[in-house]
Amino acid sequence: MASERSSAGDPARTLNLLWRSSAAVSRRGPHRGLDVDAVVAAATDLADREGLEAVTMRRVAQALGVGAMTLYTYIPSKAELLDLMLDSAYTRMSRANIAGQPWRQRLIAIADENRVLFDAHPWAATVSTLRPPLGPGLIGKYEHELSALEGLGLDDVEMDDCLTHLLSFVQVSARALADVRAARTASAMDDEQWWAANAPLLARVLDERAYPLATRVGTAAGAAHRSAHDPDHAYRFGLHRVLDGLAVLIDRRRVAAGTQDRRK
Amino acid sequence: MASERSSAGDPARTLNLLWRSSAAVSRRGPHRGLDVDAVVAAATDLADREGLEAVTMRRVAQALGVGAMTLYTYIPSKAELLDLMLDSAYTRMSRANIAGQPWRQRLIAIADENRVLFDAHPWAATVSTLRPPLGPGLIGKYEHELSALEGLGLDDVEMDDCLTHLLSFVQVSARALADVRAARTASAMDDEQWWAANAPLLARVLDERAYPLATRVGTAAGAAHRSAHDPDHAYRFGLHRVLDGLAVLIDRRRVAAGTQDRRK
DNA sequence: TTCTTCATCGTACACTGTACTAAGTTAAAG
DNA sequence: CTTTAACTTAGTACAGTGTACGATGAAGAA
Repeated sequence: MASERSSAGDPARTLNLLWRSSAAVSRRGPHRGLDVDAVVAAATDLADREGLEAVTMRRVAQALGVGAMTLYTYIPSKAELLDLMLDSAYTRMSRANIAGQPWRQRLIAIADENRVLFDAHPWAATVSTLRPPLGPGLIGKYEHELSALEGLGLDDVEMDDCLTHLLSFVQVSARALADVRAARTASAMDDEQWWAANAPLLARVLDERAYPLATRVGTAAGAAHRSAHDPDHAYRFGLHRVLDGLAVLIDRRRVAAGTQDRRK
Repeated sequence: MASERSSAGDPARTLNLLWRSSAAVSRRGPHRGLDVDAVVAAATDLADREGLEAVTMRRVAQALGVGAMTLYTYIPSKAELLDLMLDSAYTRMSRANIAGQPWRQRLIAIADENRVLFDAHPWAATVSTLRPPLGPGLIGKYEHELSALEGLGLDDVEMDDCLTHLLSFVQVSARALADVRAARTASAMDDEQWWAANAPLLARVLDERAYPLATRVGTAAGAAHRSAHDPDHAYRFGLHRVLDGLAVLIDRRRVAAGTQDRRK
């Protein structure tokens, strides 16, 4: 299903893990053969190459040459592993210098950075961010992205709202793209093949007079994308709509603030 | 993860199932104790009450008083069962009469209808619609929703783009809401409790000077929503942004078409 | 009545996360 | 130096998953 991240574990321990703020004193037992970063790196590598469903405790352990249960001395459970993978991926994101650019360019840069993230790590788009991993990666990302919305006359809650709205959009797009890839590798049937197989069959069973609009528009859209849905096109189309939508709010706030230059 | 719908089965058989166009002649063996609708209804009921992860072949069969393998005489696999559940839910959606209203009201009605769907069937928001179930439910829904976008000067592909954009937004919102519920029942920890536990701990480990914006805005947003994310608020905020964004495109098309009345 | 077709469903397989337990290793305490 | 306590590493086990396979018996057709 959506995701099995619940992190029912101790929040304090999870945060310590994320910020790597362990006591790190000399311990008593045998020396540890790995560290948290090695586990996270192995799991991320596995997820990148074979998808999130390939990330099982046994397979991660195998990649590291240890037993499955050994991982549990480094992380409390799989949910925390996913948190660490996400925050680590956020940390490694490239952050363009967006100062001085008009706000629309800034937001496009933010959106594209996230799109690149999801392109490199498709699994990242599929995990719930309802309870985000509050680690240095996410916070650094948040700081950077908020800077694109600073100075536009928005109040703090509105800044968060706008950012959430933009990032949600990028995430759905990426999720759709991840689905395309997953479907391709899992079902050995291209999206285009699927549409090519279904469209004529559907045409036979579908009454054009009962569904005139659906037939007309569906045929046009299907022909244009050669599938039921084209995530790449949806991203390009949607991004402009999202920015146009934010522009209405931002212009309103800037007028209210008496700002002259609306372009910045 | 995201969803295990691949429908690698025969497309023709799947479409026949969706449109209930079976041969239905007198068969040879023993009489069938159930029909497809009974299976779909039982699975839907289970998903509504206990979430999609509770929908296992064994539990659906148990609810119907038959053995697990019996289900496979009605449906080819679980993927098709999900398709049938979705299409059936689409069929049962209430469709308001939106003719005569201004387009913005029409689109709000469409969005709300989908929100009601996802409220009654949270699992529906979590399954991938990349390869939608091409049944009478979806087609009827599509026809109805396209009628809200007809006559605005958009071409066919743009109508599909706008609808996809709007519905994607409703779906992310619903997904977030489904995550809230899932987290609540699974982890025995409220979203508010989670935030209350994490916020002070985070404040201790976070350097305000390194992340001034994140601290300021994050604190404000967290205080406003009493959690890291508020799906209800995000829906209300986002819907207006989406409509504003579509308005820019629609107004442009209407101007190009020389239409006088821009409000309709 | 015999033959053929089909619904039903028990068993089995290869998986999952992780609780529990046993064994072995190391540093601190006496 | 010896003892002890803490700790890492794993093997096994459990309750699950979707569904392939095959046995059993029921019912229409010949």
